[in-house]
Amino acid sequence: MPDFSFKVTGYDPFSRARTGIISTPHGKIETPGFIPVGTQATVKSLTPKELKGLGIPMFFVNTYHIYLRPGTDVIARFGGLHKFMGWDAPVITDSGGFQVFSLNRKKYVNTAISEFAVLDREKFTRNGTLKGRSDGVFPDDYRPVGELVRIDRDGVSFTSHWDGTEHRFTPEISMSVQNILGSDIMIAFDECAPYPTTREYSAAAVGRTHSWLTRSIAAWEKNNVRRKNKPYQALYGVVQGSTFKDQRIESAKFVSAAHTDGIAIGGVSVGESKKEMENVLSWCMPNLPEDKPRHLLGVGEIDDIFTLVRHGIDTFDCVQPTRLARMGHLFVNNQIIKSNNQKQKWTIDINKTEYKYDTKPLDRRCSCYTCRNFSRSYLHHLFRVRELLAYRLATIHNLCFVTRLLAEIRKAISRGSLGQLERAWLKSQ
RNA sequence: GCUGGGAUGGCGGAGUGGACAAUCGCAUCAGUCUGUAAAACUGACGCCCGACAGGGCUACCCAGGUUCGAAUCCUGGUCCCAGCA
Repeated sequence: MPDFSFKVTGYDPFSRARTGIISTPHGKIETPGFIPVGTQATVKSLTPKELKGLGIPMFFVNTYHIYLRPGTDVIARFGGLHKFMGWDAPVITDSGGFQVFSLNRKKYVNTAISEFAVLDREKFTRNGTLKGRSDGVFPDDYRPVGELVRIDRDGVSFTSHWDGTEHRFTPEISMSVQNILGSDIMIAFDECAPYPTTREYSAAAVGRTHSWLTRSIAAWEKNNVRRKNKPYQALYGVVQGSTFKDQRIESAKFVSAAHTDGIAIGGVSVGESKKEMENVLSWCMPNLPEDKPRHLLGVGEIDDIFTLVRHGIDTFDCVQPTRLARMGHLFVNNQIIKSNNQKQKWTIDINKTEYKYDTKPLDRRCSCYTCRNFSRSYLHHLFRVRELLAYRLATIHNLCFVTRLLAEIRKAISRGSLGQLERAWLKSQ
């Protein structure tokens, strides 16, 4: 049975970029490849058939979310996510490690009113964060509550964001849940530290991540023995270390030495600058083995894509294309728009009134279903009235856009013209 | 025609003597979004000056009036709605 393999098929002569093919029991992934996120066992708004039509090779499902809803007992009845979702191509599952970060944001409540009071609207955003206080300072009457995450040496306790029930994740639990999910690629349970953080905290998080990797591997090996006739599940270890060079290098070496099928880099795109993120890559990548695939967790803005490919990343996942699509921010080729802060953008906001009478397609050069059949005016209308089709057409377009960019990148690497392609796309200033 | 109710910012709709340039929702405008607590969130939203603090002007149907002070009370109009003729 074809287990899991990775073959490098070409190198860019001017950078660390490379092309390759990842083989899994459910199919192959050409690299560098973009992996869209389908947190709740669906890439929001699209069918598996549509995803395949867009050339999506694999998508990313979140173990934490599926564990909570619908629950592993449901997935077990289907023998795994593939059958449950009606998707027969590869699936990668996250470990729940990112929720250690994302669910850990502080919320506040006025204790003078009530322990669990509805948040004071004057002082709080609807998300429960304090208005105008990104520094975390809050008045005496207020104390942080609803921290949904408590981390200890052994694992992490979560309060469900759905119903407030308590749950515990450890490396063993994460592995066993992912085992039931039956993903082709699993991610070892890790801790994604917040940014900014102290050198000391980050070191502790790296320590936990490493010890959890060792435990993840042990659990994984046991599970693989038990699985017998079931498809092989690959495991990726996660490199952490925030923006500290020595910690990143140490972590890269540790994870590289571990017995895994691939390596993921985590703890980036959590608030640090793009320059810092590139630094992290430059510290990690030279310390990773050539023969294992490398995944970058949670990165994928257009300019980032070139950065990560140049540094030798093979796959990466990101919510950006699908989330922006649902917000009406649609990728447009060769149209460079600068926002107020002079940051380069590749999207137009179809909600803007300027598109009301725009009978042109979104992107004349795009051959996706959306661009072939609909005008900007129609898309503008669908978004303004919040019709469901808006999200579908937008997601189709944005995913098509990114997928096509990656195809161009693979071609450019094999031709040795990646640098030119990047310059053409990032003709900034 | 009589009786009762009502007219508030682009719209809906609070407020019923000072904390009101006026809660809130919608709409509008601007911004944010990177392993998705996200079909989300944040901010602005009468006019003018100001980077901010703040200041000035005009405002709650119209016209008078009471009051230190009126969107709020009184008088007279105009218009709208409901019931009865």
